Amino acid sequence: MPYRETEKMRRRKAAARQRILEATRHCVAEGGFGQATISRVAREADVATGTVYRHFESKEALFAEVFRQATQREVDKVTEALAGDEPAPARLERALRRFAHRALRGPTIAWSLIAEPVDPKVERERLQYREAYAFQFRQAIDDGIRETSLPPQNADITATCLVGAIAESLVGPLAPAHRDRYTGLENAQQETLIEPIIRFCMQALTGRGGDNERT
Amino acid sequence: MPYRETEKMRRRKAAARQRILEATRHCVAEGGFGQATISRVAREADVATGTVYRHFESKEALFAEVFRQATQREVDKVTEALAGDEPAPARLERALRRFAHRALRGPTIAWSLIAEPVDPKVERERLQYREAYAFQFRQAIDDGIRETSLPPQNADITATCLVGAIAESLVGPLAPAHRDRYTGLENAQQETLIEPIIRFCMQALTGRGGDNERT
DNA sequence: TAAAGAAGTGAATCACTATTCATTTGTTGT
DNA sequence: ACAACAAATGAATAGTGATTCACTTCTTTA
Repeated sequence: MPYRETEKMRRRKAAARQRILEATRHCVAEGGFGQATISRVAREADVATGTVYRHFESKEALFAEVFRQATQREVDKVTEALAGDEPAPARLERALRRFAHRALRGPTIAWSLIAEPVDPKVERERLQYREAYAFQFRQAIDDGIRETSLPPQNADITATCLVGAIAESLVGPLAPAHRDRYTGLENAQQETLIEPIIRFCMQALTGRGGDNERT
Repeated sequence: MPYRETEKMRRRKAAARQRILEATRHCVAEGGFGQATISRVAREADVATGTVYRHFESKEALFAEVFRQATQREVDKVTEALAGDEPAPARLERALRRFAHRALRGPTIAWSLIAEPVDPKVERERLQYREAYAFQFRQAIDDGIRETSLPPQNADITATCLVGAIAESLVGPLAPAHRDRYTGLENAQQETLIEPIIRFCMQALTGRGGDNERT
């Protein structure tokens, strides 16, 4: 019985897998999925290209996993922002703001997650996660309708539209060409962008403006 | 003076170029840009692959041209729907409806124009055209603000959000996996989708529901 | 320390298409 | 009909990067 998988090996493998994921994340954060090649990832993770394939079925599978993890983190933030027992509109506004702020803080990765052209397998993840966002919003909207802090509406569609509105309004600023304009910590610059977006969303939701309602 | 380009030849070349564009359009309408290869296009246009390169710099250039033409047609429809001297909200609602209806009528091509992953050169066209839509909407919104049929707002951002909202809410239904569900001429099915989208958009714009306001 | 087997390696291979270019075919004006 | 040139052809080439696999190295147990 000369060899059997031992705890030590299991840990080592897990560590390698982790390092590969890490390296991929890093490559993507650097230059998007487009710049992340297997050989670059392998180099970064300090393993041979072949090793990557010991841990992941294919490039697409690896990328999909990274996409999934990165997006899940964002979805969690939104979920977090939606929690609480304030009225639904306040919670929704907070979530939308958080989404936008986080995107502008990490524009390269945000762009990869929201809008970068990617392989079909990864694109499928994207669609699923867009649904995940919408699902979170939908629940809050349903809450709001139930508690009458929001008017009756098709929560499903409203949620999808919210996702579209906020994503689209960030695509421009996050695009490689424009990104720098908002990347500087010029907070005021960011607010000028974010406020009207929030206003749009809140008005669509409630029929009123957001926080800073005017007349 | 044994050869000089003659009218006949000029026409013949133009015709070939046209046939190639036509064939590309057809391939794209069939299976999206992803399925459209030069050799397939050439076969369809009944020319040799090399001939394609007599008429277009590169595959991307050809695809960008096709994208441009197809999208321009859609933008024109929106422009058309936005024309007239009714109040801005009515014009905007008509334009949004037309956009959605046309997309559902030709779901494959609509999906290619709105959401299919494409080469960077083509993606650049897409961004530009999204801006073109937003620009059309923006003008109408500005009209509305001026004539007080719309409340004051950042027309630029509102327009972008509208584009995002309507695009996103169509991406799901247009995706290859779902497409068939709305493709059948089940008009009622389509309306169930479109009405809430319009409602969302109009409420964001005006603070009120659209045509079919309730209570 | 040896044998059995797993994990790691990375150069070679494969797959896929866009693109090229030597050759063929077509056109024009004398 | 011919010279001069353009256009069309499509098999061959080229570039890219994912994937494989024969081989090496490491782990485990006896």
